[in-house]
Amino acid sequence: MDKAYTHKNIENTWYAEWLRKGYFHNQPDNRRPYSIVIPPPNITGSLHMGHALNNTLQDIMVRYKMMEGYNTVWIPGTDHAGIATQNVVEKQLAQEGLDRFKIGREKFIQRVWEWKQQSGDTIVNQLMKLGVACDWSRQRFTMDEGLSRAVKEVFVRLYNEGLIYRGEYIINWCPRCSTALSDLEVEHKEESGKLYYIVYPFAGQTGGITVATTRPETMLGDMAVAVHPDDPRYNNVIGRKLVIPIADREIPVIADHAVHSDFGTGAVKVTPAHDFDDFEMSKRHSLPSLQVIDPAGRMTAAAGKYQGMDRFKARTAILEKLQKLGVLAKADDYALSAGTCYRCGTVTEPMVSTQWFVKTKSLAAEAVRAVQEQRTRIIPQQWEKSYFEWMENIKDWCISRQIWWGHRIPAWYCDDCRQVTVAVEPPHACGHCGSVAIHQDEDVLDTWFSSALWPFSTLGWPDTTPELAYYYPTSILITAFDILFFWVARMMMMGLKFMGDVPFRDVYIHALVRDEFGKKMSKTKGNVIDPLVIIEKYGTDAFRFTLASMAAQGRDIKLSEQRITGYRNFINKLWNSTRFLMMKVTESGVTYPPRQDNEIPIDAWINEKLRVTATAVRDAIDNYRFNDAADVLYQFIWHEYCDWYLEMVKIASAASADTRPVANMLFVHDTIVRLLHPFTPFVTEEIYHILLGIPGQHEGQYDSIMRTHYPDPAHLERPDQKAARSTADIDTVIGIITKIRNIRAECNVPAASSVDLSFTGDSGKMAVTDTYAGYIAAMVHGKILPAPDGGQAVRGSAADHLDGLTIYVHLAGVIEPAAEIQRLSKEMGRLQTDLEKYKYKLSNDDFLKKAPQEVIEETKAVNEQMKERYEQLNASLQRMKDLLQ
RNA sequence: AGGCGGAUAGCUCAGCUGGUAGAGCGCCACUCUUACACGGUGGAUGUCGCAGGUUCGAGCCCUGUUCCGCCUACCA
Repeated sequence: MDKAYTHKNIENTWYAEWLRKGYFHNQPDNRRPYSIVIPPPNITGSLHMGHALNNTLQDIMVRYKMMEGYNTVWIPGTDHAGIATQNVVEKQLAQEGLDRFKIGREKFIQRVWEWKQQSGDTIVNQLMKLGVACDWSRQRFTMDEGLSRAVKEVFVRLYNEGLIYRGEYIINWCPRCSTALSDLEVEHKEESGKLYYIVYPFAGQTGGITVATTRPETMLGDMAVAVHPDDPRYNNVIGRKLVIPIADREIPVIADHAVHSDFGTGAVKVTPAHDFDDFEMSKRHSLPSLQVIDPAGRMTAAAGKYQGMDRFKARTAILEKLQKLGVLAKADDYALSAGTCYRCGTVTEPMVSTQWFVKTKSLAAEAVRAVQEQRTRIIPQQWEKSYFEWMENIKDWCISRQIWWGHRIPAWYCDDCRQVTVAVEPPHACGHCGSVAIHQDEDVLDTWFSSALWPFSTLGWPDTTPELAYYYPTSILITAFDILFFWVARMMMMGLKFMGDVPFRDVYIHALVRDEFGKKMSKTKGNVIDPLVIIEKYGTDAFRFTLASMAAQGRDIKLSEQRITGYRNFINKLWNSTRFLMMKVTESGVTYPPRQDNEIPIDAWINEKLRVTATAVRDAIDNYRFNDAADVLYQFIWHEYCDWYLEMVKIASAASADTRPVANMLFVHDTIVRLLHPFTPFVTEEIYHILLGIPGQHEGQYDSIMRTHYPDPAHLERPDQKAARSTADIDTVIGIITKIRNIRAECNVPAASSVDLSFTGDSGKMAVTDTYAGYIAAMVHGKILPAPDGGQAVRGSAADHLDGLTIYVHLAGVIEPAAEIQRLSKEMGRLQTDLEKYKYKLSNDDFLKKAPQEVIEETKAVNEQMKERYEQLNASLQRMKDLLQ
């Protein structure tokens, strides 16, 4: 074994081996199922920290459940990311001087598939570096045949039920991607703009109304000016006509309750074609709408002389004109939130157009009920509120996209009767009039439409497969909150609708990974930490353990490399403890199976700590408290197993030929490695195989650690009375050793020099110092002398106290007493402040009257202990002072 | 505007149902003791954002308040 753990070769080798052996593959059988579908990363992506965390947590769950005996399946895959992918390929075309219209739809789709073959699996390969136990034989892609069939099937069924409809409404439009977007695909960004006050004169009369707007360029499409019906300023002008200053067109003044009298001038221009509120208002007042901005973001013919001008340039031009006309009253600085395309960042344009929508109300109601009834649990629960809020205010979902890459809408229009035919299989003729002059809708569906089916489409739906029957509903969905609405909510709606049951029992929402300063990682900021670089440098296991240890519920993760280094060291510690173990095993000839044995006190002690740890780890994982699980393991392995147990085994095995401690150490080590496996799969597999080199009967002769059982505290030996006594004794010994080391260090005793020790105290404690004299002497570099006569304090010694025991460290001649005086004074000072708190508490009548009896008893007991200790320290202090005389 | 979360040791964070404030990293001192210097031993450090309140007792419960982050929203 190498002196330091090196991850490099080990990781790739084992992952290949796992794949070769098919360990990640399962099929329905009579075991309990545990299933997860991966949140499909999109094919244009590459692995980032979010993926790393997300998949690490899923992998921990899958490996844990696998070792618990569940039939686990983790279905991986990718989504086709319609807009993003189309953008990538369009950029490629542009470099060749082409565009998609030049090569046509068919060729274009072909190009996208070609690109997908080359680059689409990048992220899949990167995921493998994380060690994920995905069943790659079940890998799916949202555009593959089966999933496409599911999409069509769902579309047709929803259409037939009237839950999908087509209509002319105002939607969000991205002029750059030239497609409609759903509400969710628009990100609102704070932008500093201006609020312009423009005077609209009355037609044929003097005077006018001043309106406030942030978008003067839309005024060419104004159809009215609205005021609040109860606004006294405008009472008498309702119904009168105004003239749009630069358009020479008359529009009415209307009254509508949606107008906020206290904003701007209390009068608002109404542009139905380019504003959501105005669109709604126009419906209420039967106003027509006039489109003045085209799909490319340029002014239309309706904009008169501004035709063809970019919408933002038109704004400037129109403002100049208004100024000249003297109707621009003023312009205030104003912070507005501009909608931008989540894929390309372009400011979106509200547009009236004909699109397909999903009627969401009834679907959402079901999805809400499922969570209310806890058929699906959202963890941490605080996210329920966001979920409910969004679901209860949900609007119809615009699902058509004016792009080519995606699932083409299965709707055909008849050139003769104008009716639409919706069908899974392409029809030969119009379903209404039988005409063969039909053509398919040009648009494709929102990518999230297919993602929403993921939990059942990946299991074979619409066919009734054994997988679907066995693995659905899936056990848990693990994801970040940023796609709670995009994805989780929609999967809930679709799962309930088409499977009649929730898509998952639990939803675990984890944190976002930020940089060490808490900023969101982004390429433009340059603060991105690349997971692959980290893996290369520190190893997957250290990286995964770091992520797990930082994955506290409800908090973002600020990742720093320092933290990763710390856990890299931890992996190395584990590695070296294995080296030590193997040395001892070879030396002693201990063989498998490892024997848990409580006969020897140090063994009883570590076994008990192990039992507590295993219990805590399981409990933590069961409750998705990954950081707790990681911390408990870290603490146990480093600070109990390595710091104390291994050190004591050294002493025990040096003193006697008894091999039982080594056998027990093997047992503990074997258990630790399995406890750790879900977190750090590679190093634990490697160690498992090293342990396989020890002769004897191994558990089932398995060839992978993931085929062994996860340690179950119920199967670990519970301490009997004797073992419990041993455990307590070792705790005492550790206390004694710590006190002595403290004195040594504080009094500057050179590490190389041995000190003389002696003890006085009650018979129980004296027996402990006697029994464990070997451990104490060795671990403090000291020599134990017989107890001083008559329990007299030893002259020239530093002393400390532990329960009924006084510990003397003979320092006469070794150091000067001043240091010891300082140490004692410091300790006494600390005690003093605590004692005062207790004194106050115990002199408080209310406390004595109202606090529970056991709390009072405990307080009194602790107070007594502290007082006694204080007295003892004081006595030691006096002795030291005498020494100075 | 509404909602959610955060504010605890120099840094990053734990602290479940209220009962003497914890970890990791960093820092200081000593130490290359035969698994590990990616190591060992010891140590220092907190008016638990602020102000009130409830309580015998509050980091934890209640009210208010200040910053910070995020989400949702049709005040043009």
